[in-house]
Amino acid sequence: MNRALSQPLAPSTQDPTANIQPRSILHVDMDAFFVSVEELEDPSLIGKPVVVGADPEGRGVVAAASYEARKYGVHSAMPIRTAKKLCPHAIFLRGHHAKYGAYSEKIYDIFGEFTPVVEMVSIDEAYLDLTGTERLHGGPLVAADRLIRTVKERTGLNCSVGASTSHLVSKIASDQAKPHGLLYVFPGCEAKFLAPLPIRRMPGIGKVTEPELLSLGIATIGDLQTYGEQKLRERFGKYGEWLWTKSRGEDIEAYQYEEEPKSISHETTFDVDTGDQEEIERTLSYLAQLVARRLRDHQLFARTIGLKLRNERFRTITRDVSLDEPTHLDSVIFDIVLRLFEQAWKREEKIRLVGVRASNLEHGIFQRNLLEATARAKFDRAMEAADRLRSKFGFAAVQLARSLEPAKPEDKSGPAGKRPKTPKKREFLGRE
DNA sequence: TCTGGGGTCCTAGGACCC
DNA sequence: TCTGGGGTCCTAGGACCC
Repeated sequence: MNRALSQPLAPSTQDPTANIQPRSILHVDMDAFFVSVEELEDPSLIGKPVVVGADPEGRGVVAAASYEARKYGVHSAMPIRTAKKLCPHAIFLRGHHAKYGAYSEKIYDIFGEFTPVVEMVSIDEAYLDLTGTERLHGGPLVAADRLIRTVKERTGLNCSVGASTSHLVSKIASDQAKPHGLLYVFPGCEAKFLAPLPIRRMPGIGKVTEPELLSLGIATIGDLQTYGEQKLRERFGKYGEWLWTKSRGEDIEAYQYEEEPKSISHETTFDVDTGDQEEIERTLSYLAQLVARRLRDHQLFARTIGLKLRNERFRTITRDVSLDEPTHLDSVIFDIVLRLFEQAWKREEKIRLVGVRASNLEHGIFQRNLLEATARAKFDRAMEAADRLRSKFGFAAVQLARSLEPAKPEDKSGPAGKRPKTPKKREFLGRE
């Protein structure tokens, strides 16, 4: 069985400073972030059940729910139709991602006033390393308290903070502190703090691993601690070592520097499962263009291009192919995914989702010969021009011919095929 | 309950090379 | 010739996170 190890495995003992001074790590998590921003913009929402997410009649999920809505069992990642059933009188909003991003930047700036070592792990969540700032801020409790007040004063938003010697313990502590709370775990008390908590509270244990651990009689993090390193490793391999280390709150993690993306992907779920080849190919063309555009924005080239398909039974397959020459071109990416699609698609099955992915990303341009280089340079200039037009007039302004929907005979609005038609736009992206 | 979209990381098998 | 062992790359799938 595969499991993600989202954190490095390095044991604490390898850090030479580990025993000199305990680190002081804060985890700051905004309370019901998307909903709170909406409430700032429209105070009439305060105190009401509010759900931010996809169209409540459609196939999306909940991105965020107000505490009022949570009382009805609504939570993020839940199918939005289920939320509608549980709480029909809730106010359903599509959300404004750009606005959330702007608030996120404000918060990030505030964090930066407390320490230069800030690691934003998502739009509404960050780790702050306060080690060595005691003279400036006092102890972690004092600093955390001031942080919460400052964020509230300057943005109107509430947050919760966990403080301890490790990332994981602080993360769990901030979760325990919610909403609008502060929880400090004293150095040396990490394992004792974690012991009574159910295993599911540990980030990295999900809906698959939880039942597996339960079947072994492991229900709390304390059970993990007593189960033993050897047995965990035998049963779970590398992941078992990770569980063992984390269960005692012993992790020492390096600051994760801002990195380049390792992959870039776009995918979309059709409103209705489809077997319409034209529609699927048009969508693939559109997604290929989105991916290519972002590669160029990052000045990256992809060595591997992938296709993702999900059928009506929710079965997902992926197909990858690696190239001799890395690319960032719409047409090359589209040709590849089209070929992969034709090979992979069984015509009798309807498609629920298609996706296009670029991975194995590189910087350089690799050219085989001068002729190709000249052709490439020409093409690059054309793509740059296209990207400029798109920035100015929107993505739909410049499209590969394949993603243009043929005009219907009764369509008198313009020349055939000239109206760019992109797949139904989903306004919403991501969740808290 | 009928399940989004954008990511990261891990595992495992097979090809291929020395 | 009936068969090793290590390393790397590629592909597919899946767990998990927000």
